[in-house]
Amino acid sequence: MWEKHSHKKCIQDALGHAEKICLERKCKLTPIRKKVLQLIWESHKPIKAYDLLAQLSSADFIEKPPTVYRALQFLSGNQLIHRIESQNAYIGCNVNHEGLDSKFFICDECNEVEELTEPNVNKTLTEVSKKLGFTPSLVNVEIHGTCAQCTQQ
Amino acid sequence: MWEKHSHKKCIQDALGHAEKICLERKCKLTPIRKKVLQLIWESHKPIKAYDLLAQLSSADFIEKPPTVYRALQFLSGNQLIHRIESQNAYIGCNVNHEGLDSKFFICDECNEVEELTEPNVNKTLTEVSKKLGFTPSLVNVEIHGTCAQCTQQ
DNA sequence: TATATTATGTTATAATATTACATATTTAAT
DNA sequence: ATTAAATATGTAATATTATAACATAATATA
Repeated sequence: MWEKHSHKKCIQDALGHAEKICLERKCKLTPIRKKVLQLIWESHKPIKAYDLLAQLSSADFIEKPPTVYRALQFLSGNQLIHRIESQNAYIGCNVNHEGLDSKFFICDECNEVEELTEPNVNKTLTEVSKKLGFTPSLVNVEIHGTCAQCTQQ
Repeated sequence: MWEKHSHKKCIQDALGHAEKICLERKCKLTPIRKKVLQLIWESHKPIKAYDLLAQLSSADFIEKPPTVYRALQFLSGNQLIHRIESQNAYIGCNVNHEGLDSKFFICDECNEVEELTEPNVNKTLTEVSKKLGFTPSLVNVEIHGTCAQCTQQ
């Protein structure tokens, strides 16, 4: 996977995309925010706030919790990352979100996470919501299991 | 809602159901576990571990974190409660689970949570999983928004 | 330039959860 | 019934995750 995937390019793309988004939205991808986003993408798996903190501190940034949590808040507010709730961890987002819904396939063997857009799930959930008279503002789907790679092994 | 709903009965039903399940599964609903389950149902909304702790301690039980977390582990392991991941909180389960999937509609106004079984969502997610070669072991869906009641107001 | 807004620095502490080990209780085997 | 094994609970300590509160700095706007 690593040959095909070109992880360096993937990080660069993500950072570039983030710059573009922030320009559009007139918000600022400051050095700290950018560094945090970069570290998250370098991890390529869900990474914890305090691990980010440790990596920041060994990279000449100030290493206090609020620093990281503020960056995480900014980034997730702009859907540049997501919080994997079942892991208290954060992962980069490479999906073009139409709504505020996220769906993750989380492999409990290798810890890789794949984010998906799946219109049918949205459609069904929207229908159910309507039936309930419920107005959704945010949908989070976390599916744990074993990925294709790990199943074969 | 409270007149129609008969909350006392709802708690009793839940505890009775738990007793039955534990008999079937040959596991034990010990006094602590039962008390924790009862407190969770009395809350009727997601309740936090340390709030349970506080309530236990004012009810002649030993009030140390492991006590509560062990009970929570037992109860959620038997799907008698669920953890609402986005809130670090726990809620009673009144759904007859066929699989290991849960779906919650969480009202951010009144904090009521409704758990649903919705075969179509499962079906779609199963299809997507198959396409990915992913073998799911656990599915958690958390939908935040505003419930019917709160929308009207 | 003055003012308001946004972002960061810093200390302290709150909230959530687990480890590790001791003791007690229950179950199963002899 | 007695011992051994398995399960459940008691307890202290600590790890992990996150926020509050207030000061300062940088940036945008009037």
